Amino acid sequence: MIGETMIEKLRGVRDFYPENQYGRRVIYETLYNTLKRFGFKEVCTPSIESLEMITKKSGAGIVDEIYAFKDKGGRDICLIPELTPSIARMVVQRQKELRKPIKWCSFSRHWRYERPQKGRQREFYQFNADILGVRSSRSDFEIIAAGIECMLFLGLSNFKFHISNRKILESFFDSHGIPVKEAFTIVDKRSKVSEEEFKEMIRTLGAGEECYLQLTSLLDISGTVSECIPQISDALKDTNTHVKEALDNLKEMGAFIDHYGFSKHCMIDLSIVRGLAYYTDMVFEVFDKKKSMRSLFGGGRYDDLIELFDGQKTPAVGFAIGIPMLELLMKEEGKWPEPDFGPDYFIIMLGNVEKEAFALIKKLRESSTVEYALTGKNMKNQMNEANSIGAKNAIIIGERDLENKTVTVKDMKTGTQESVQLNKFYE
RNA sequence: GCCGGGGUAGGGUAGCAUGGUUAUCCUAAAGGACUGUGGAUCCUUUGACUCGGGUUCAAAUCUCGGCCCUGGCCCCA
Repeated sequence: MIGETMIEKLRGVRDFYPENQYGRRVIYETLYNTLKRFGFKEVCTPSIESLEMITKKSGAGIVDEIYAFKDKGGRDICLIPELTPSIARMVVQRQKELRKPIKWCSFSRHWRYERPQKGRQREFYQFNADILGVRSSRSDFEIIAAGIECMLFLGLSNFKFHISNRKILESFFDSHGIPVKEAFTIVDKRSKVSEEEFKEMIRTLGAGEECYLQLTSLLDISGTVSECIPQISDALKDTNTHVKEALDNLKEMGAFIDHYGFSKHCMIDLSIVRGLAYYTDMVFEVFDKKKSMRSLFGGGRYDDLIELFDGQKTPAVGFAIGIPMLELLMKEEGKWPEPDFGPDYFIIMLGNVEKEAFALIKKLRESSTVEYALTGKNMKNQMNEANSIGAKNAIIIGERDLENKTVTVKDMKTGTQESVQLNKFYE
């Protein structure tokens, strides 16, 4: 009885009934098959990890935001809030034997103890892809290309990859003596506040009028990656080696994107900083073109993380796609896969014909979906069941037919039926 | 953690302002009318006021709190 606490669903989790799970299955397979074309191999990580591993990356404050608890042995553990630490651990464990580049992808389930919102649940699913062990514009591009192909293979075209390189703003703020971390937080908020508020916020960090103007001219640069490089160069007064490297990186990526024919899916957007995360260089976020929703997914380069887990210096680049946001967009665009659960055949048995019927069912199941009534029913009710579950054909096996070694095959859509020799099915 | 909107059978709803019989209608599900031919129709059955306290002769209705859903803030790995 609903109302008993025992069987109520917990907050922020979802059940997936067949008609909804079907679409998720299609998404999983599409994403996996897409990444496979790029040479990614699938891995799977545990759902629980030591709490220390998570705090090592994100700090002790994260404990309030995740499912952390003591197991029966008194160990501090948690349900994983993200995949990357586990991936890092897997890489470090086999550091020596893994051939670089490592290209891994993974479906994973994650948990965060936070207030549920649109597209944000306490338990959620992600698809991740990472390239580890190389630092190059090619690998940055490859991740982006894989992300774009994922969207395209899902039937989506109404999206845009906003690409940046954190080193550019990092150096910019550095050279003006502005604390980078705080500045990034403000840049990240720019789209949420008025321009006046933004100006005021950035001013409190010590930015003068000239600095503000220069910053906004950088942030407002918009266009394909290739065509924006000169604009960025112009907008930056001084360029140090970090900036030069970042510009080269964007320039090369821009060229690759053009060659690959993906320029219409990409644009420069230096306001993308990806929060305060562990990203070091190239970063990107994907939005629907109207930008009506929060970002669909994002990623970037994180060259220092593996080292943090006591590994050798291992550069890495990757992305994470949140399945809930994909689901929302696909439903909005009418691209959500609708299932057709109707079997190819529904076997109707009349009288004592189970010997022949089950032999036929097994034969047909070699290449078709076949169902039959699991409770004894009369003709009418069996036909009714065939109809209501959406069977394409009904095969009537009755004592009367079997005298002539035939069965009756009925097309459920047109209603036409014909007598077929039983041995036809075994040829 | 903060601010707002919600919660009536499995799904969708009426009723709530102004408290008052057995809580409305549609749909779905199960069974039957119907023993070798489905989608129709008819009949039957199952099935709800989110939970708890308060006010009252009387609460789905007024009130307080919890839980859950939902939009946003904070946060976003």
